[in-house]
Amino acid sequence: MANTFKCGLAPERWERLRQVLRQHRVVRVEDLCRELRASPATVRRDLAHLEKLGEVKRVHGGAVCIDSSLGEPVFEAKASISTEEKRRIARAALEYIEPGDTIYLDGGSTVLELARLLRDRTNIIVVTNSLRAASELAGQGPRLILIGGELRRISQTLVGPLTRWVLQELHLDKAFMGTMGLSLEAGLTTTDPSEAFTKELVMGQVRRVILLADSTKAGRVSFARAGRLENVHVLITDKQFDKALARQLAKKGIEVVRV
Amino acid sequence: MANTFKCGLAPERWERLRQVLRQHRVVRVEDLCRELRASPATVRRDLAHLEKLGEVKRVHGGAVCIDSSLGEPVFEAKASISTEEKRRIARAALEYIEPGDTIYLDGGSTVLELARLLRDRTNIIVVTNSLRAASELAGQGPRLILIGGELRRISQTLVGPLTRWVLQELHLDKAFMGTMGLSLEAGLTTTDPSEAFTKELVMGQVRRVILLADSTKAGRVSFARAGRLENVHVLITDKQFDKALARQLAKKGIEVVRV
DNA sequence: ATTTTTCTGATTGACTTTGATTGAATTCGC
DNA sequence: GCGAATTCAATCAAAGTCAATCAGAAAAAT
Repeated sequence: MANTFKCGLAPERWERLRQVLRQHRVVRVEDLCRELRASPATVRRDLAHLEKLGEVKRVHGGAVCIDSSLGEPVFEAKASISTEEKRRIARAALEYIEPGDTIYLDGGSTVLELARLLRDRTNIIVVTNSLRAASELAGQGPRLILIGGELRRISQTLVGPLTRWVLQELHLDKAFMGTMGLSLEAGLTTTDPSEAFTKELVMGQVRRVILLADSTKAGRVSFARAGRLENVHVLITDKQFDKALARQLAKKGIEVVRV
Repeated sequence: MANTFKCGLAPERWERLRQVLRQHRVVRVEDLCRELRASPATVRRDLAHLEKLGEVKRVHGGAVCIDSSLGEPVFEAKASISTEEKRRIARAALEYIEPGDTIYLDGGSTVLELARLLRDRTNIIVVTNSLRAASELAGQGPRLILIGGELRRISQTLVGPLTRWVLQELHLDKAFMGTMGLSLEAGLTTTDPSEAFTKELVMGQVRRVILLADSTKAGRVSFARAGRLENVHVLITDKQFDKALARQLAKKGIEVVRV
């Protein structure tokens, strides 16, 4: 039985079902019957269909919204596989944080790992543009400041010209930055210009830049320039990081840590 | 609408259980029965289920929270019970949003309901200081701008002097505000001064202030002044709102909508 | 217009969940 | 350590919910 949809009223009902579901998160069949003016059998069929599409999870008595299409931080956190490398890098970065520091956390999965390790550290101030990092520290943790800005959905970070205004008010001790590409010629690069704009802003404002980048970033060049190597003080990476590149970076005065 | 007090869906109950657990850290079965309106047998079954998921540790008489799975704010947002009143108020507020608007969403549960209804509205720009509202719109939705600031954990909002800098760069058409107290003498009041500071900042910056407040706020006075009644243009509330107060507010030029 | 196909809603028996009961296990007071 | 009180797990009946099937209605195709 192939999926040949004859468009009757069904798609319209699905859309309304989606709407109800988005709003309530969990719905019971009984309520949907009233809401959609359909029989329980039809509602169940619709739910079964949406479940096959991966949009809902059916449970006894109704269904719950699958947040995958919503892209909530929870889902992202689940999806982002925290590799052992990234976690090791993050743990090494912890060593650079001292009591009383005001630190900046950039977007990116490696830095996110670092954020997770900061939940007990109440003697520092964390500044970030990453909604995911903020989520990690939203329940408990150090003082947390978000710089304002427009949400870039794909990275869940706040970017753009607005970020400038809060940043200029703050004095940052250390910034833990991520990057998409790291090369001798192009320096730090990332995919999005407004993301790059904010990164450069931060790096111009902070006393010490600590770059967290796993070995896959070595030699890569992405679209937009996000900073110069001259601004980087420490690079924390893993053992697989290209050795020649590491030596040249060290020669440029960057402290390279491989864990 | 004669909402049947039938037993909720299992996942719903789990979510509330998680919430209680997060708040109290340890819970007794007896208390959960009252809180979840379920029998001891069901509560035990639920606890056994959550234990299998590794979220709680069962002990004699109840259960304790496993810390590692703690502190995800998304759960709180999800768990916040949205009463029918609040949802109705939010739905009424939708009428005030026009294509092209730049609107501000304040913190508070009623406004959060409104945020949930805005996921399809891509023809507006949403500005907010509420991390929960941002979470609702993080996956999909209109352009989203967070004003910067320091996180106030209890309300999950960004507050304080830093909020000023992004706000002054923005031109807002309508602000949907929440409040803790609303009275003729004290105007709008809230519990936290820095929260109040940000609220006043917003209300001074926006063309039209639309207050969403259920009837429990009527006549209440909280700690810090968060705005004058003169700045409020529309009040959307429920049918139970004190009638005398409503009339006096109307006399002051406020459009009072009761849904 | 008729046939074919798809969709809907009702019926039925099977399954799941819930709450009460009862005997076993655990904790607390002495 | 022993007994009383509480709490737990297992079982069962009742209620609710589900999937399968079938007949009729609506739409599409001929």
